[in-house]
Amino acid sequence: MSTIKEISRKAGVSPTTVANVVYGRTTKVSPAIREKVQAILEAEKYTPNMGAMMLLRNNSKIIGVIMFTEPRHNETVLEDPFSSAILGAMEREIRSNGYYMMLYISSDEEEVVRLSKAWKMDGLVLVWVPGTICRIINSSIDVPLVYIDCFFNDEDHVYHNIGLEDRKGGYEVTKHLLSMGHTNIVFLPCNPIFPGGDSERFSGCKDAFAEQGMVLSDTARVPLPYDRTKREKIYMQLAGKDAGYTALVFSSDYYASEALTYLQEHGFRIPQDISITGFDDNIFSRLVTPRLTTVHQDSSKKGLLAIQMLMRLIQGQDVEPARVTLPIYLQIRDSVRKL
Amino acid sequence: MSTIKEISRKAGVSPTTVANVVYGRTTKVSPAIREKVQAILEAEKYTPNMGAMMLLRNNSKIIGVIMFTEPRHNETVLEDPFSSAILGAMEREIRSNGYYMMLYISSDEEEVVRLSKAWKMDGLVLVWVPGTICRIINSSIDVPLVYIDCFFNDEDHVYHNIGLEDRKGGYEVTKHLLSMGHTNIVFLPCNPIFPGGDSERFSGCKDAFAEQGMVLSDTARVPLPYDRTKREKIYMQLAGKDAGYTALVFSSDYYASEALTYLQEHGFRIPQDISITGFDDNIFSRLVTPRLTTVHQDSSKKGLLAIQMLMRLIQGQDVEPARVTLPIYLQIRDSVRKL
DNA sequence: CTGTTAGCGCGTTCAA
DNA sequence: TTGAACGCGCTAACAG
Repeated sequence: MSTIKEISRKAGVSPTTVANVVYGRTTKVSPAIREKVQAILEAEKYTPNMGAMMLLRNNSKIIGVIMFTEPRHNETVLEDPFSSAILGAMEREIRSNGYYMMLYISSDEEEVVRLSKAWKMDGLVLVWVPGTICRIINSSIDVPLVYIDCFFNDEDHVYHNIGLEDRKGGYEVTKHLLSMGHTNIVFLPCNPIFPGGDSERFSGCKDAFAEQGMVLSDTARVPLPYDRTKREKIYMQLAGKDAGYTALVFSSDYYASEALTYLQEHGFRIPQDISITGFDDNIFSRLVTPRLTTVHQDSSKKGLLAIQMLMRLIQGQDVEPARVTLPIYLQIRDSVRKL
Repeated sequence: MSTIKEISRKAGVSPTTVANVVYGRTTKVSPAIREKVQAILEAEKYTPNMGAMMLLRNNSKIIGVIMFTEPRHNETVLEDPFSSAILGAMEREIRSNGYYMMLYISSDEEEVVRLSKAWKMDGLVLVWVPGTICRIINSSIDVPLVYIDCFFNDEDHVYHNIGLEDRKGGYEVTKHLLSMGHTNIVFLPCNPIFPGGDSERFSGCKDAFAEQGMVLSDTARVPLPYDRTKREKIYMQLAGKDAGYTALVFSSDYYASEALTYLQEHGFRIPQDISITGFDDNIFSRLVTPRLTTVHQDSSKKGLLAIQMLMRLIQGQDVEPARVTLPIYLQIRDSVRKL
């Protein structure tokens, strides 16, 4: 409510003097006046008008956080602890750096560009953006951008990304399955929310087969639909004897847990009848019985690193390397049976 | 980047004319010029500068979403699907109304007031704010406020709140436990994140006892600490024979699932050795084995209704009633044993 | 040490 | 139908 002008009137000094006090330019204001203005400032709870700041400085201290998702999927995307952990970590780090967080969940790149300009954003974090759209965004927005879990199909730009050893994740879990005697496995990605990462993970699965002189066919990749009842049909089908698979390899603990519970309710014993593996190592993997063998990743660290990298970029510091790949490790629990 | 002034220069017309085109005042601009300006507008991807708008209109179309939480708890608050469901629903509804969402997770009311003023917010949604702080916030902020799951200890203001039949929830679950023969129960709230609601729920538990001419003592209320290992000690202690309890009544599925899994890993059979109930009926309750008997609530609806109510308030419409109480129902599953 | 002023982008009012 | 001028809150450059 109270503006610099009002404060200056109440204190009987000029706006500049008030601004000097606010900005801590103690050398330019006599101590007596400083005290007096300070008191009024606090009494009136003076707060700068960010609109005026935006106009003046042509920036806003706003960090845009964009979750790129299919429109229909909006409701559930945040329910995966993976997203929430990233989000929580980012909010905290943004705030502690004195910035503000604007959250936008969508898959409309035009809108993202518009948003960043309208609000004079200082930087953006983009999660799960398809490669073709990364290119568009990178050439339309001229403030620092950091991506999380994105894959780029051009080298026209320097992309800053916080990623994961996805391929290694697929490799490790498959290698483990092979060592337990599973040669008939099927990979179930959460298509199409995370296309790049899922492809990498599947490539990792193939690597493990190749290492043993075997081949994992492309037919062993069954994307899961958004509709829950359709997914459940797929679980039943793939777990059934006719399909001939001995292990279901999921790309998230969320769906792995869902499948595990659903199959148990429909007469399957895990892992005796069918083995299941997850990906993420979040709370779901520890809650189900048997606990999931899964691939560990630290998702809140992704959010933290993304903001830290963004802050460095905003301050004009060099960031090396531009692409960070966080490590994974295999977390063996009880959902895989030795054949 | 491009301003009205630039566009007007490129089109060879005045800024006013461009503004008229943008604002759709077709009567004031000749069709030929309208076409021409429109084309340039689109080519340049003109976007209004929100800073200038804020200065001009003294508002910003920003809705502040404040999650009131203990500082240390920040990392985990979003991991409970309850928070994420609310958040996701709000983001979607805010956006579809043409507003912007600023997310702030903290428990510093001064900062909230400052934030709302600095950004000329059009309204705020506040989640889990203690009653004493609601009073401070309501008298310091003069834009519409909608609370979620808050309890107020004064009637100086009209508070708008989206709440839940918390007391009924406690009552229903306890009545069920009593009907199953459980008279030695203990209530475990997630102190202190949600003080008001947990008290209500505990009162509901007492109601059910009173109805049977019995008394539930205040000692049967054990708040859970934030530290996980400390919680686990409490689980073991309360589930042990010495404590004499036959059922653990949790105030969230999150902790109920944690306890259920932990106790199972340490030799307890659920529900044979000890019964467990949850609250929320979210995905956790369906994932654990046995599945949790719990109290159902629709948390994404809370977010949706909060924003819808806020929008009505912003548009100056009357909102009746000011406090909405969403219904609960008992969801009986397999975590309670008949004694 | 303190006061005055220009200008950031926008929409509106008034004059041409 | 169009243009010029104003003011929203703020800061920095300049004047006193």
